This record gives sequence, structure tokens and C-alpha cells, in this order.
Amino acid sequence: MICYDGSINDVKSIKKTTQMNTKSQSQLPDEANKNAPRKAVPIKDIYGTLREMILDFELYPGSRVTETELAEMFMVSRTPVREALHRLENEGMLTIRSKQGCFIKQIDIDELTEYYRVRSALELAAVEDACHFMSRVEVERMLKIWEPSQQPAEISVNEMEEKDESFHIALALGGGNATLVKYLQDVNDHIRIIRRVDFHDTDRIKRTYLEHYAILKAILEREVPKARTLIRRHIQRSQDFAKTLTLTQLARKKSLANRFDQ
Amino acid sequence: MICYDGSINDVKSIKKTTQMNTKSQSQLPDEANKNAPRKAVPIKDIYGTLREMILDFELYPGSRVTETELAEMFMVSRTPVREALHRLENEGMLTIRSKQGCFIKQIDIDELTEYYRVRSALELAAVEDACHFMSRVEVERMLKIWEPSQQPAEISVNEMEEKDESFHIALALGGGNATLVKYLQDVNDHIRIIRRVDFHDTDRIKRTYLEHYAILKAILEREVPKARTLIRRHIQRSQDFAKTLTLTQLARKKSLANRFDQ
DNA sequence: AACATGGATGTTGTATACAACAATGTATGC
DNA sequence: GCATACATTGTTGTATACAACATCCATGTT
Repeated sequence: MICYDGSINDVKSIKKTTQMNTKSQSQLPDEANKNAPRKAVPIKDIYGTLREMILDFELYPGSRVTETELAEMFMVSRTPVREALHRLENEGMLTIRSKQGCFIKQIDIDELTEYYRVRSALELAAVEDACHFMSRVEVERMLKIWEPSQQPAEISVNEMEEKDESFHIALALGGGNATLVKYLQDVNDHIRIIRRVDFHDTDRIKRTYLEHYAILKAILEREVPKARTLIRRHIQRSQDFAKTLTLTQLARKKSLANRFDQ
Repeated sequence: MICYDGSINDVKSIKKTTQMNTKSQSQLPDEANKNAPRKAVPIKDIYGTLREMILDFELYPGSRVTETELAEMFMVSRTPVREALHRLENEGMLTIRSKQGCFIKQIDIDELTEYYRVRSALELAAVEDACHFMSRVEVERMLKIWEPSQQPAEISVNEMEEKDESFHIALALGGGNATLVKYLQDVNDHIRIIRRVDFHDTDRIKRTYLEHYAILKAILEREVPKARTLIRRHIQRSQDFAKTLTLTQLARKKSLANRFDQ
């Protein structure tokens, strides 16, 4: 359940992150061009920025935001903000309560586990299709990328997360089912928070390379059961890791990740 | 999010499709009634109504609609219509092209096949979870419902489709994964068009009862591999049927279904 | 005749004013 | 002191006006 009073108190902290955001976003000279009719932030970016802010814990789970507040922050009217918020609500990132406000959804570890289950189901199908339809050339191209010796000495959490995700998407694409890819990406959008922290450990990165390589090998040999088993375990590993995390741990790790990136 | 609208024709055809649309509206008595001023509709229903209209081919694939047009039709302002349209776009029911209009998405049989693949992947996971976690009582309750002898002599396409869908959703719910259910419902929303025509044939209805019963039996016995095989075939059957359909056949069958309902 | 150009038209994108209403604070009666 | 009615505030929901822009068509130019 949502704690009402506590969430309202958080609103003030939003203002702080607001400033940070606008600075990094558009790098506007702060008060200088107040009179000039500056170009507003495009709608697509409002949605994306809000989403990033939620994923980065800049908008803390449980806290409340209002359309007006965000509109002022982005220096646009309420309308484009509304659209972004509705879209985010549709994706389950927040809840809009009529005449009350928008509440950032709490991160629920159990729910994340459920997402991992869905991901597993989709990826099992994807890898199976990949075994059947992915071209040998394409598999070999990926093999080169994920050869364990190719692992770079240094890689940021963000880069690694992106690379990992693109691996799984590439597999699904290899199966030739664009719809499957779409759903997989949707699932990824929801578990990205936790996937990221998975790559803090160099050991885990190493294992990721090994496992990806093994999966690709199995696909190359068209060994469906083996590929399925490998990817199931591969995902299970992340899922187990997710279970051990608490929300506060997640937030702490995440803020560390942010510090690393900059 | 991937949104490919390869189905949309050249921009030049906008005028044509527009004319076609208005012409067909004046030709068909049904459509003419739709033009008559409707009662003012609440926002939530605008989305639902539009969705139904698309699914029922009242808004024909490829045709264009404008916000103003729909706003007049529902007797509301453009704002709530906009929200409904954006939501529908997000769900892939139509494509909004800036400063041009909204284009109802063409039904793509290949894409439907892709959705069936996703559905299969999700339901395989669902039935597996159901084997593990669904209570004996619940399974027995469903067994009673789907006992082949319980098949009613007369059942409308709509009722049967609803009943069928609730079976599959109940299975997923039995597995205890609400997220999985959510995704499954999303997939269902996209293939409902074709699932409906599946129940025109009494033979198919009979087979549905038999197959559902067999699946439930397997779950009761906690026989995971068997349950998986059964549901895979069950879905495969629908998928095969989908492949044999063309868009025009679909439209014809669908309009027949509508006539039956009224 | 072919092509370029500039308005005319229609569409979505955005801003803003107002309405409806939920939550809260406050005053009042007892 | 407590409960209740009522006003206040703040929020989203909706309507509407205007802006930006893509397309089309007529006109003029070469």
C-alpha cells in the first residue's frame, strides 16, 4: 500500500533532482534566456527522461509527482507531460489517481521475479527459433564478439548492460519473430534496473561471456535442447541474484552505478 | 518499442483512403448509424469503443481517422480522443503520423502467426507453473466446467471465445504469476480477431472441450511434459488455422459473426 | 509542356482556461 | 473534547484556441 504522508514529503527532494536533470539534459544557461521563447523539450524526450529518472531512482518509488510540477520542470505545458505520464502508467511505471496525482510505483522484488519468469519463457522460444532460423554467418559474427578472450579489461556497467541486452535481442531477432522481440524488449524495460547491478562484479561479466559463448555454440550446432538448457540456466542465475536483493540494497547499488558512469 | 507500419501505403493514397472511408460510410447502413450523434461517452469507454470498432472491422484496416472526426462522433473534445488514440497506438492497433492522421493498422497474417508463437511460449510457461502451484481444488473445479458432457448444445461465438480465453487465463493465474497473465492478455488482445472465427465450427468447439479437459487432467496429475505437449498442440492447431486465412476471408467471417450476435 | 513556387487546406502538437472533484484544514455546535 | 459541516486548496479531466507543419493545388515561369 502507498504511504500517503511520507510520499508528499518526498516531493521537495524532487525539486533537487529536477535541477540536476535539466542541467544534464539541455545544459541551458540557467536564468539568462528566461525571456527568449526557447525551444521546448520534445515530447519523446519527456517520456524518455521521466522513464530514466524513475529507473535511476531520481523519482523515488512511492513519491508523488504532479503534471504541473513536471510541466514547469520541462518548461512545457501540461499536455505533453500528460501524454508521457499516461504512457508510463500504461507501462506500469506509475499510477495515476484521479484528482490526486501520479505515484511512482514501488519496486517489488517478487514482481521482478515474475518478470524474469516471463523473460525466461520468451527467451526459450527465441533461442529455439534461433536454432532453426538464424543464419550460420550471423551466429559466427556473434561468436566473435562474445569470445571470452575478447572481453575488454575495462567496461562500464552501462556499456556491459547494453551489450548484454543486445545479445539477447539479437538472438530473438535471429529467430525472425519481430513480435517476440517486441515483448522481450518490453520485459527488459521492466527488469533493466536489476540487470544493471548484475554487472558490477567482474566475475559476473566473465561468466556472462562464457555463457553467451556456450549458447551461441549450441545454436551453431543447432542443438535445441542444449541451447534451451543453457539459456534457462543463464537467466536463472540472474533471477536468483534478483531474489537476494532488497529494495534498499538496490537503491544503494544503483546510486553507485550512477556515480561510476559520470 | 518497435512499431513497423510497412502496411501503410504511400502518402498519396491518403486522399483515396479518406474518400473510400467516407463513401463506405454512406453506403453501409450500419456505418451511417455510427455517424449519428452518439451519447456523450466517458473517456474510458472511448478507448474501449474504438478498440472494439477496430476489432470488429467497423474501422477498416488501412483507413484513416482524425481526432476531430472521432471527437464529433463521440461528442467530446479532442483531448480524450487523443488519449485513447495514443493508447491504441501504443498497443499497435493504429499508427499516428504527425500532422497527417491516424491509420488503422492492417491485419497481417504473418504477424498474427508471430503472436501465436509468443502466446505458445507464454502458455507453456503458464501450464508448467500451473502443474507446480495450482491447487487441486481449483483444477477440479475447472475440470467440471470443461467436462465434454457439459458442452452446451448452443453457444454463441462470443460466449465461446470468452469462455476459451478465460480457461487459458485461469491456467496462468493458477501458476500464480500475475505478470505472465498480463502479458498473455496483451497477446490475446491482438489475436482475438482470429480466435473468434475459430469457434464458428461446432466441431472445433467439441475439440476445444476435449483438449482443455485433457490438459486439466495432465495438470491434476502434475505431469509437466504431458501438459506442455498437450497445450503446445492445442495452440498449434489454432495457429495452423490462422495461417490458412486471408484478410478478406477474415473480414467476411467476422461480419457474419457480428450479424449472429445481434 | 514541364517544372518550380507559393498559398490553401487540413492535420496533429501544444498551451491554456475552466470544470469536477478528492483531500484536507477549519470553524462551529454541542 | 469531539464530531460534523463547510470552505479551501490542489489535482486531474476536459474543452478550446492557436501553432507548426505536411500535403495538395493552382498559378506562374521557363
